[in-house]
Amino acid sequence: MSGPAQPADIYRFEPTATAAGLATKHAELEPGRETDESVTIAGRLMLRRGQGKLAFGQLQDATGRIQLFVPSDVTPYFEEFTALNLGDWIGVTGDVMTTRKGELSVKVRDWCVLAKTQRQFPEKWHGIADVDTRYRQRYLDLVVTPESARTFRMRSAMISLMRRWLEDRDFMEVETPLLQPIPGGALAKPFVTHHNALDLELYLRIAPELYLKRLVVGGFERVFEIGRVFRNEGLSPRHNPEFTMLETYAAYWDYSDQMRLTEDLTAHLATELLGTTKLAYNDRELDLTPPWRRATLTELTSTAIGQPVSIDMAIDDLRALCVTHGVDVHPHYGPGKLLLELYEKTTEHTLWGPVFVCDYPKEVSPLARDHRSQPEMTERFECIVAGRELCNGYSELVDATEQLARFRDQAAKSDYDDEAMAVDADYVRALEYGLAPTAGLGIGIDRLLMLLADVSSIRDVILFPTLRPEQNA
RNA sequence: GCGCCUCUAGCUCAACGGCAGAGCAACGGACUCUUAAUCCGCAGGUUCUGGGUUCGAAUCCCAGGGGGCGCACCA
Repeated sequence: MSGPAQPADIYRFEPTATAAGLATKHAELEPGRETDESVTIAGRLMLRRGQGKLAFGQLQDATGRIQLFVPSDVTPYFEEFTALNLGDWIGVTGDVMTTRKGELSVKVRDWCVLAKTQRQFPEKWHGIADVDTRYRQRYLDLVVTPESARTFRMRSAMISLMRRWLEDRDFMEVETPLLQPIPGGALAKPFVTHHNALDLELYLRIAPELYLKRLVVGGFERVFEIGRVFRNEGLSPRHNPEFTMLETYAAYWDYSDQMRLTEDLTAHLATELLGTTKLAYNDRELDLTPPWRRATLTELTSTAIGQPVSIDMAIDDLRALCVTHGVDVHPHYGPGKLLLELYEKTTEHTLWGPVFVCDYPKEVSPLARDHRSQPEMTERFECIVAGRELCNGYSELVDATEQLARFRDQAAKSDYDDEAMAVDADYVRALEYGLAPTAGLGIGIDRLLMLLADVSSIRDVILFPTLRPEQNA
């Protein structure tokens, strides 16, 4: 039998070089030079140009592309080589050289077929324009859309950098339950599931918060978790039902310390990944250089609507203001909820940021500690960047009695608010054993990456976003 | 869940009430320095699905499906 080695016979292959590695090593090689450096390289054939008794190819591996130089008097099975389909995986061995025009190439002395594609590849120049195809067939998107592959490599690098940065500051990575009997730590609708052996309703976590603070009670003074959370809510360019959060908790800290952590960590990531903290997002300048602006929710809202508001103004006046600005007011809204709604309706989307919006009403912050000087408010912040929430943090509520009261307050709302929290008695018990002053932070990893990678849909930073199943796949 | 837009060859796109087409890919051929190579040839279709209007529908209308964006919910 004659021909190159075929996939059926190849179980293992050992490349000795990569496209990017060769490009770096031979950046100085002048046009028309041949070396005696023999390399073995593997990847997908993405372009092929026949030239009679000479052929050229572009091989794409995990690091980039390199040209293959294929003369019929050097390369065995020349006919078979020119019959390859775009998208086939091949392995080649040959000498590093440059063409007369100076293109770095590998002159193929031997080659084999590692995998044949049975489907035609998308158009080599335009790639895939249909985003539905890109999301459903991400494997194909990654091959033919360089920006997409770049974004997901950046995601991996970003998470790795985060881990290292936190570990360098004595934060310890932990894992807490995804299946929770009482979904807590955020105001959101959970996914429900069932455990057969225990005959128990369980919920996919909406946040790891309450478990992480239990660990601080346990003496793990600085912890973090990077993991998936699930919220049973609508999809949008900024929402996917499962997304990734970083949460950190540090004993002895207050919310100012967490704000500093947020800006320092983000600036570090931007510097490492992009080489700068001054980026462009959606064609608009975005300067992440610390320190970031700090302003209170109350003053930002007052500025936005052009008149002073506060949580202690007469509730009827606050209600009237909300109605004026188009907020859908419910009768059970207290002043805190009204103020928050007014802020979200009129102010949040106008903040390009980055800005730390500080001091949220107690009514809407059931896990945050009372503000040290402002009654009815808590020491809580959200960071707004490009008009949307990037993170949420606070000085943690450490008083068990107060926490139980806040939980009961929440539970009382469950009749009309399906996002209200349930009472978590064990969490209260944990607090009864004593929680040192502590501050916590949650950052949406996907949204952070959207900023750094300059993409406007969350589906561009999640490898396999949630989609309706195909009907006739 | 509601509103607007969209769906044509493997891919990227034309045709916009009058014979469904091009480029790339695929297939056959020419070419020993190409760069999205070029040239010649050939093949490729349930125009998302189902109804309707019309002499005639990819095109107009209705219903359904997929997707995008906006609103609402939220991070």
